[in-house]
Amino acid sequence: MKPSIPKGTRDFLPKQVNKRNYIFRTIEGVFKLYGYVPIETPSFENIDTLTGKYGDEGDQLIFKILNSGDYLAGVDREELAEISSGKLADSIAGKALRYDLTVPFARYVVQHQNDLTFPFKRYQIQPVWRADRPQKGRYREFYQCDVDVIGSASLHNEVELIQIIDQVFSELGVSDFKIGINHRKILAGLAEGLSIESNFNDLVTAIDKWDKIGEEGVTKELSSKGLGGEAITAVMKYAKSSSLSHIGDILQNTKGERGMEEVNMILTELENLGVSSCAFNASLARGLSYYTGTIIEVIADGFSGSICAGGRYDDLTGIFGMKDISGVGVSFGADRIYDLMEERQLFPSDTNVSTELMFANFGAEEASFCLSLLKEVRVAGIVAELYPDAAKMKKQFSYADAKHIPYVALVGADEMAKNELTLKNMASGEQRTINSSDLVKELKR
RNA sequence: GUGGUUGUAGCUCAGUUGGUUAGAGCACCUGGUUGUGGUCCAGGGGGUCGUGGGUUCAAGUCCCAUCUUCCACCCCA
Repeated sequence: MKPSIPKGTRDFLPKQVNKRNYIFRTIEGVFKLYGYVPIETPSFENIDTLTGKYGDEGDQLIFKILNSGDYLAGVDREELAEISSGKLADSIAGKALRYDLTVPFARYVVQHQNDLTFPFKRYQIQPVWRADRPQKGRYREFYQCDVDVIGSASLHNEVELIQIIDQVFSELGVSDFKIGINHRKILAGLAEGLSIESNFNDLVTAIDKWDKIGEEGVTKELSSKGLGGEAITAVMKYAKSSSLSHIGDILQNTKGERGMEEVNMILTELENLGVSSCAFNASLARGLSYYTGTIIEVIADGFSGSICAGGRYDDLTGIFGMKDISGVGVSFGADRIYDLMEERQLFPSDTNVSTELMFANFGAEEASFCLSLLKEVRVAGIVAELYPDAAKMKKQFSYADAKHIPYVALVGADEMAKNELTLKNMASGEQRTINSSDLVKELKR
C-alpha cells in the first residue's frame, strides 16, 4: 500500500514543528500577558451546534462524521432511493468536526456559565477543519489561535485586541502587516440609507472583494444582484472613501453614525497608545454572518489572504439560550503566518537547537560508563544523547553529522581506563583527550 | 461545488513520431577505513510508470473514468 494522507492535510518534519511551536509560543505569550486564560473544546461537536452558523456556503464546508454502528438503521429504506444527500447526511451524521473556534466557544460559555466569571477572557489554540478545496494558503486542517472576551460590550476590548495583534506581529518580526477595521453598523447604515436592507448580505460579500476585483468587479456583482444604478454609485462612493470623515455625508442615519462613532473611538484610543498599524477600511466587510459590530482583518503586503481576522458578535450565545451577551474576538491563522514567515525568512535561527553532544557507542560496557557522564552534562543543561547501538563509527559519525550535532565524545576502553574521553569538534574536525570531569567545563567554554 | 493543472525510485526530475530489459542526480545500504562524519572511489538494493478500463501486434507515451497535486473562482485563517 502506498502511504498517503488525505487531501489538504500535512505531515510536519521536526524542523517545521519547531517553527510552528515558535509561532504558538509567541502568540500564547502575548495572550497571557493581557490576562486571557486557556480553554479547550472537543475536536468534534454535535452537528446541530455547528450548522446554520456560517451561512449556506459554510454549512457545505463542515466535515460530517458518520454515525458509528449501523448508521442506516434509522433511515427509511423505502425513502432511501429518493432521499437527497443533504437530508441523508442529517440522519446518518450526528457529529461534525469543528469549523472554527468561535461557535464552539459560544456553546461552551452557555454550557459553563455558572463556572465562568464575566467578562470572560479566553484564548484557544486548536486545529479546525474545513471541507474546502485546498489551494495557496488554504488547508483542510489548520490551526486557529483565538482570543475573545465575552460578556462585555466595551470598546476597550476592541482596543485591547488590536494591541494584541500589533504586539504579536511585531514580536514575530512581520514588519509590514496592516490592521484594517470597519463596523457592521456602518455597512448596515449604508444599506438602510439606500433602502437595500434586503440585499445586505450581497452588499457585504461584494464590498469585501473590493481589493481583489476593484470598482468594476464590484459594480458588476452588485448589478447582477439587482441593485439599481443610483445605489451602486453611492456604494462606489462609499467604498472609495479612505477615511471616516469622507463617509459622513453618505451615512446620515443612527445606525451608520453609531458605527462611525465606535470606530472613531477605537482609532482615537489606539492613536493615544501609539499603535499606528491600524486604520479604517471602508471596503472591509467580512463574510461570516454572525458579526454585528466592529470587524477586523490583518493582511501583510504582497501576501494573499488574511493572516488574522475577527469581530464583534452581539448574540452568538443567543442560539444556545443565553441572551444579550456580547463578545468580540480575533483569530490568528497560524498556518498562513507560518507560510508568510517562511517566505520572508523571519524565523530565528535558534528555533531548531537540538543535541549539542553525542556519546559514541563502543559496546555495552563503554555505553554503560557513558550513562553517568550523560546524566552529568544533562544536569548542567546540555542537550546530550548516547548513540543507542554499538554500530560502526562511520555510521555513528554520519548520524551526528546529519543531525548537526557539534560535539561527539568518544569513550572507548582506553579512555574508560584512565577516566578520560576524546572530544571531537565536528565543525573543525579537531579532537583532543580530556579528563572526563572537565567535560562540562569544556563544553561551556 | 465550478474551471484549469499535475502524477515515472524515498526526494527532484529525464524518458524522442507508441517499439526490445524505464534512466539520472540526491538519499539509503555495503566495501575501500575492525576508533572517525562532512570530500573521494567501487559496488548494491529499490519502480505493477497514481488507480481502473479502453485502443493497438505493441502503451510510461494515445483515449475515457477516477483519485491526487498545485492554481483560480465561490468562500475563508
